[in-house]
Amino acid sequence: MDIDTDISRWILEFILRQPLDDSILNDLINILPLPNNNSNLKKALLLRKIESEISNGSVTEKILEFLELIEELDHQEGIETSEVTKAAYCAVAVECTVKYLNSKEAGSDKGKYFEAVRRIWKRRINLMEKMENVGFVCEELWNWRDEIEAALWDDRCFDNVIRRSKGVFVVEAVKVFISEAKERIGSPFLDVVAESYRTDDTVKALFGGANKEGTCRNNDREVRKGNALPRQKHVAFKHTRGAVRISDSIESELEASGVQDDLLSSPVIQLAEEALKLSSLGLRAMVKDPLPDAIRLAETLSSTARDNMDHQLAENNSDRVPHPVGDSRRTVQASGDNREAQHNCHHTAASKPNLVNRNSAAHTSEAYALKKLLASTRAAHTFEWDDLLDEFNEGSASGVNRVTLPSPKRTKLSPLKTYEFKKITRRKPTKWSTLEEDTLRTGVQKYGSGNWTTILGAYRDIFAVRTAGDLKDKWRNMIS
DNA sequence: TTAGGGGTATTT
DNA sequence: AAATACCCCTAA
Repeated sequence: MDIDTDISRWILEFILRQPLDDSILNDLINILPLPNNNSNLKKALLLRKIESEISNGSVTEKILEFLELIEELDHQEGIETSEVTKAAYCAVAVECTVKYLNSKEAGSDKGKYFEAVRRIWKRRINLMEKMENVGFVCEELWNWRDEIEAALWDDRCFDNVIRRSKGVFVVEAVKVFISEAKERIGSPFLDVVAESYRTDDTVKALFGGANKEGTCRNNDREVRKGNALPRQKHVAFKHTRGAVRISDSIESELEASGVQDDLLSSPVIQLAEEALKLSSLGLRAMVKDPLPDAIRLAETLSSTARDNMDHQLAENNSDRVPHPVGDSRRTVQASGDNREAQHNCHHTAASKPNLVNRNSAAHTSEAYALKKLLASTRAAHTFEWDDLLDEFNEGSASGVNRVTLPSPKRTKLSPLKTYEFKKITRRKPTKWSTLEEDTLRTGVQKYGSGNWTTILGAYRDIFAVRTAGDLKDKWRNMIS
């Protein structure tokens, strides 16, 4: 089964909004080819997953990750993180931590609480803080973090956290976020088309009129269905993939049918052709041609890279550089090069793309920087879909009856590209605090130099952002 | 996992 | 320019 990715996208857009069972949805997602260049579709999928998570009235830590992914996509498109989004993220983070306090009476689960604080606030959120200007950063979040961490040893703060958390309506917050996000994504293509068909009298008259005047002998219902806009779009796209402009493709299809006129010249064909031509105009009005956008984006991308270079030469630039994933994906596709991007995702167990790749490093040439941006774009990009789907699959119980189709061959990424990707994900240097240094000293004293993993484990909360290698390197510095 | 070599950005 | 700090890679 070879479904055009555009068609697939419309189907996905549609089914993601249906109240389908997760396992059914899952099967469909596994069957349909995924267009890897559609940010809104990814968001829709993420939203659907969040909805599914909260469907039983509680929240999970997965939602944090989904929110981060959505925020990342938004950010790439220059959409600022809304207050509603921040509030939802904060509420979920709080709830996921505090639920261990509420679960049973009076501190019976303090161990789990401690774990959660470490996992969510000391790692996830601290890491987020390190990445420059992640959209969730806000006063409220920091206030909560302070209180939640203080609650670990201070009973008064402990009570305070419990009291305050009662005022957090997490599911509501998430629901508000979802509806806002859906609003932002806008209607699915099919809805737009259907709506326009329903409300635009001219469009309707065209199709309806054509049918009635025509010598069609099929029953009316059948014909009207056949003439509906989406079907025509399908025709228009059937043989055109990649960078072909929508309007061009429609025209060429029409031309192609025109050429065959003598071969297939019946009144029905002529009528259909007429309708197609007219609907082409309607579609042009409705659907934005992606090519001008792609060109513009390609330009901004290279100028971004240039500006970035200049900035970094001029000053220690710590601004969040617009990550081009969302943008350059179109560039990538426009050059007909998206298959590789779609399939090279098994290369590194590197940290999650949503929180990495936000740092830029100064380099020696603009071309090099641009190349790296693109390389990271692909890598991060492919990660996302796989990430999303893996999560979805593992989250649903449909593993058994899942329809398995031969998966497309994955193209190996060249070592050169892997290298580029690895380089760009370099962590942002974080200065060692005196507490960390002191802890390292005690650790070495206690466990001996060389037992870095042991030391790291013993003071995991203090070395929250360090690796065993960092400890080793730091010790090397300290004793030199 | 660790040690050691190496790279890059920042500080002196 | 040299020294330092931090991070990354890889052989063993």
